[in-house]
Amino acid sequence: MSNGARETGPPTAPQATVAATPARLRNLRTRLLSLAAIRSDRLVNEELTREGARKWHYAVLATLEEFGPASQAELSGRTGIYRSDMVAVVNELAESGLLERSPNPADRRQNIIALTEPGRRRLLKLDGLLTEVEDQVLAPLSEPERAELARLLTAVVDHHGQHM
Amino acid sequence: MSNGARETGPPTAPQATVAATPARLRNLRTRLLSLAAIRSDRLVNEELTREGARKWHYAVLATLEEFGPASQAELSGRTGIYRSDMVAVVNELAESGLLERSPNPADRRQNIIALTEPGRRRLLKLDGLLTEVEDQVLAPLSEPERAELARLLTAVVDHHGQHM
DNA sequence: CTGATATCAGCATAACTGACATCG
DNA sequence: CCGATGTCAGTTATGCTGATATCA
Repeated sequence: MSNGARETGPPTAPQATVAATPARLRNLRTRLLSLAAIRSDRLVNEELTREGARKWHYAVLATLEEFGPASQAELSGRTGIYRSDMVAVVNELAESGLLERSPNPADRRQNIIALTEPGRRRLLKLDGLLTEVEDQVLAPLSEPERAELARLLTAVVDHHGQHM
Repeated sequence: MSNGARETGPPTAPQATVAATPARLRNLRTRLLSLAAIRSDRLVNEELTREGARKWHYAVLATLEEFGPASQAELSGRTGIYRSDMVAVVNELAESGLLERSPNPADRRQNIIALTEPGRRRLLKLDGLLTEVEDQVLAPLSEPERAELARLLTAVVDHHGQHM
């Protein structure tokens, strides 16, 4: 208890002094959602970063595997990533050789994005990784509870469609 | 139905063409969490912005109301807002007269932050507003379901304490 | 002409890090 | 000297907007 070996430097962060949070905040469900998501995202990103990947990479690879070659616009529609952000994602994945971008001869506006073999292998690797992280994030919950959580969250997400 | 009056210009956004999302993404629970939180945050922020407030404002006001006058460090500890970000929040609230910042004579490093009457009124107003938004966010869920969601999220958040 | 595509430039917010002067 | 406090400067990621050249 004397030291703790914090190499973190002097964090401007919320203090170790575990002070109580006001009831108003503790009971705010929208806040709970945010907090849970922040913690979850943090773990997910840490693990992905360790692999040199990011959430968007996974989303694009998964989409290509499941639906086959697609235009960037289609990838955008299926993943929820903005078209303007898709460019960079595809660039990165192409540079790593995980997918191939070629012009569509039938419609010269479009690129055809196709998964490569390394891309497919990478996807499988990330699959495993994400399964582990998910398990880590939901550690305090039983499997039925996890399923219930997923059900409730799905209801919320679906209700507030992809729009607005 | 003929026009729609979209003044939004040409959004780079995910398209109206509701294309299916790959199963891998649909089933990713960490992703579900993110998506739900994004939608929730968006609604919360919209409503707060309409009132000229922000989440952090509410957090600080609520803490002051519940625990009385406090230093910025204490506010930071109770709300989870970084000390470095607390400065701006307190500045804004002080400029609006919702709280008062005065030096602590007993410890000249600290400021004592105290709620004012307008601050208390503002808090009550935001209370109502946030109750409404929460209701809007969780609209598709019954009250027992909302409680269960809160329980599950609390378990997740508590498990991954404020650290890390 | 309309509308879609890829691309680029930018913006606001949020979470977070590092450093520093002041003071106990 | 150590450690806490308030403050400032800055980074990164992300969701989102706007515009533009190209082409169907």
